[in-house]
Amino acid sequence: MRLTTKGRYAVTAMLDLALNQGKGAVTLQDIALKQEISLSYLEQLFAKLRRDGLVKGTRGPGGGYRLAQNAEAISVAAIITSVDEKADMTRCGGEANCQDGKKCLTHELWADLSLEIYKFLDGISLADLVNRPEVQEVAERQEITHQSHSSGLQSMVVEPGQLTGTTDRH
Amino acid sequence: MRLTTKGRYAVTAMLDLALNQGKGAVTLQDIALKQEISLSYLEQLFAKLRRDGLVKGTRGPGGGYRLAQNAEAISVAAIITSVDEKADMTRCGGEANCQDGKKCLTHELWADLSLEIYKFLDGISLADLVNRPEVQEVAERQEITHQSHSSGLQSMVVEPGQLTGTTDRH
DNA sequence: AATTAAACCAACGAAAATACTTGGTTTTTA
DNA sequence: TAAAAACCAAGTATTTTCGTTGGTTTAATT
Repeated sequence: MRLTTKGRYAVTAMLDLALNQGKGAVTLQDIALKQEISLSYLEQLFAKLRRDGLVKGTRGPGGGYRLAQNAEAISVAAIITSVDEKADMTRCGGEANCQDGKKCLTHELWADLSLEIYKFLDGISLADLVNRPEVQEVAERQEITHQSHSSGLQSMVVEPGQLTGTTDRH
Repeated sequence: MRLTTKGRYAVTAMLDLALNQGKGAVTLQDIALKQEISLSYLEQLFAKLRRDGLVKGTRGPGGGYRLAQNAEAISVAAIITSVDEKADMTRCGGEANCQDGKKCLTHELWADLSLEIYKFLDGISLADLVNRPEVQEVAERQEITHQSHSSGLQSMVVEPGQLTGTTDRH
C-alpha cells in the first residue's frame, strides 16, 4: 500500500461523489472547485478509477461521474490502489529482490506494514466515511460556500463505520 | 507518520548497528557497503539520529557509531520520526487547515491512519527485529559477502524507492 | 610528530516523482 | 449547431529524494 497525495486526492474526490450520489452525475469541474484540485489532474485520476470499474462517466451536457458500485462496496484501499498502481511499500514492490536480487534486511518489516495499512483502509468504505459526522459537517460547509447547482444536503444512511481509534495527531 | 525511503534507509542502518553491537563501533563506511546506501546520505541521516539521542558517534580511527540506548528501547517509529521530521500524513501536518484554513473532507481519515501506522511501528523495537529469524538469515548472508571492508568495487546502484510520502497542500 | 581513519558539516546538483498545464477530440444534450 | 462535458496525450513545473563535493575536526596508530 503506497500512500501519496494522489491517493488522498482520489479518495476525497470519490467521497464527494458519494456525498452527492442523490443528485445525479457530478462533474469534475464541480469537484475541482469544491475540493480545490486541478481539473485535469482529476481527469487523470478518474481515467484510472474508471478503468478499474469504480466510477462511470457520462459525456455531454448534464453528464458527469457516478459511482459504479454501492458506496458500501468501495473501500478506501480500492481507490488508492487504483490510482497508485504500485501498491507495495517494500522497495522491491514485494518481489523480495531489494538487495542484489535478495531480500534486504528489513524486507519483512515493510511487507508487514503494507499489509497492516491495507487491512485498515480496506475496512473503511465510502459509505462509512459518508456517515461520519465530521465529514457531513465539512460537506455542508462546502455546499454553502460553493453554491453551484443543487439543493439540500442529503445524507445517505448506511451502516455504522468501524473506525477504531480517535483521531489526533501526535 | 510519514513513510519514505529515507525512513527505510534509516531503519535498515540502525538495524545493522543493532546486529553488530557486540563488535564495538560500526563505521558508516561499513554500513554503506553492506546495505548499499551512499555514505554521505547515511551521514545526513545519522546527524539527525544523533541529535535525537538514538546513536552516538566516536571519531578517529577505530571510531564509528553505537546505539545510544538499548535495542529494546528504540522503536522503529522513533527512528522514522527522527529522520522524517514532518511526521504526519494529513496534508496539513495535523493542523486541520488543509482547505482554506479549515479541515478538508478526509482530514480525520488520514489522521486516524497516521495514528494506526504509528502504533504499529511504535510496537516494534530494534531488538524485536534482531530476533526475527529472517533478519538473522539476511544478516549472516551479508556478513559473508562483504568480508569486512576491503572490496574495491562498490556498485552502489540503489534503485530509487517508491514509498513516497506526501506533501501537498490541500 | 605525521599520518590516517573516522565522524562531522554545508552546500550544491542530479534524478525522480508529483502536481499541474495545454491543447486538443469526441459524445451528447439542448 | 453550439455548448458542456468526458476523454486523451504530451509537456512543464515543482518538490522531494538521493547523492556529490569538498571540506573540518578528532583521535588512534605508526
